[in-house]
Amino acid sequence: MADENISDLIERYLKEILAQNEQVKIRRSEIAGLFDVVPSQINYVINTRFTIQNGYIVESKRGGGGYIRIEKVHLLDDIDVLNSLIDAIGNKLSKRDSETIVQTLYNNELINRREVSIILAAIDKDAIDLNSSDLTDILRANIMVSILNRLRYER
Amino acid sequence: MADENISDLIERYLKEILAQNEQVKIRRSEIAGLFDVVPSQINYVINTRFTIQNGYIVESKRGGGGYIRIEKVHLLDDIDVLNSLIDAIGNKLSKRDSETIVQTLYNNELINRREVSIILAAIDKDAIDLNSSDLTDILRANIMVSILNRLRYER
DNA sequence: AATTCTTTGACTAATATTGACTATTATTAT
DNA sequence: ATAATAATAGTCAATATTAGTCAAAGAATT
Repeated sequence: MADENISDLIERYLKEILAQNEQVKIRRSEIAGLFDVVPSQINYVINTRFTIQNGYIVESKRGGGGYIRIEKVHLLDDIDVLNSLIDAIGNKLSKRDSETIVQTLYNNELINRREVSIILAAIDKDAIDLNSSDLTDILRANIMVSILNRLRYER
Repeated sequence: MADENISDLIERYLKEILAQNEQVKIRRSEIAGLFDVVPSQINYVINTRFTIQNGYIVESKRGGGGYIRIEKVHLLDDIDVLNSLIDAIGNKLSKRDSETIVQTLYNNELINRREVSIILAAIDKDAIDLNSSDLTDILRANIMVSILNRLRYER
């Protein structure tokens, strides 16, 4: 949805290829030249947008004939997806990573669009951000209001 | 009406665009420059006039190519139920009351059984209980794991 | 007078871009 | 074979580019 910066354009470019093929193999400097950015920006795009949580495996090789290969992996079954996501979360989870996870759940058809937004509402920053060391009830109230607000509109 | 302060003008400007399009995507500094105000006034306008209660969803992104996107969503007719529930909650909510609310939502066919359990997972005591004044990410991780665990079984 | 709403700006946070330096692999020269 | 060199990709920190927060000052309303 957001394609105003070059990193987003590169991401989209690569994902368009991946929509056709199971994998894409690039020469880093070539893509960098194509979009007129420094080569290391390709690493930035890959590190922020083609993570394992997103369902991508990245392999590379240096030296002559070097390459970066991005492969879209097919996750085995639902339980495996959930287990690996739970493992990946640990005890901290950034907003960005949480959105990636919800996207993965949706891509694997574990949740539908409506459930996506319910979940995003539950973990919305405004819902769970608390400076004061306040009580569980306050937090739960925030989350509940957030979810109720979600239910007020369609799609 | 002696209205028409600058915030009102900005509001009107954005709503005129939204009357034509489903959403509007702006660069904060651009709009600020257009109306000759400091950028943070755009946040003020959005926070006071484009709330979810009014039927607007706002998304943004920082960094190069950053933006603010305002989307108008269609509010459901059942809003009265939701509004009164939100009013009733206030800023605290006990476990018992939260369960009553979820039950009400289900009885009014605003959510289905699956969504009931997703929501209950999101506000589960074990998920949101924290003694230490810890950070948002820890909390979000707890909520997400709780939701994921719920999705592991069917019913 | 008091209260609420608006305006402003200093400070913070998130994300993107760049480039110097490093690491690895392949190729070429000895 | 071994060493030197070339050809790649990786890392990391500095810088740039946005938007967000918050509180104080000012203006409007009650």
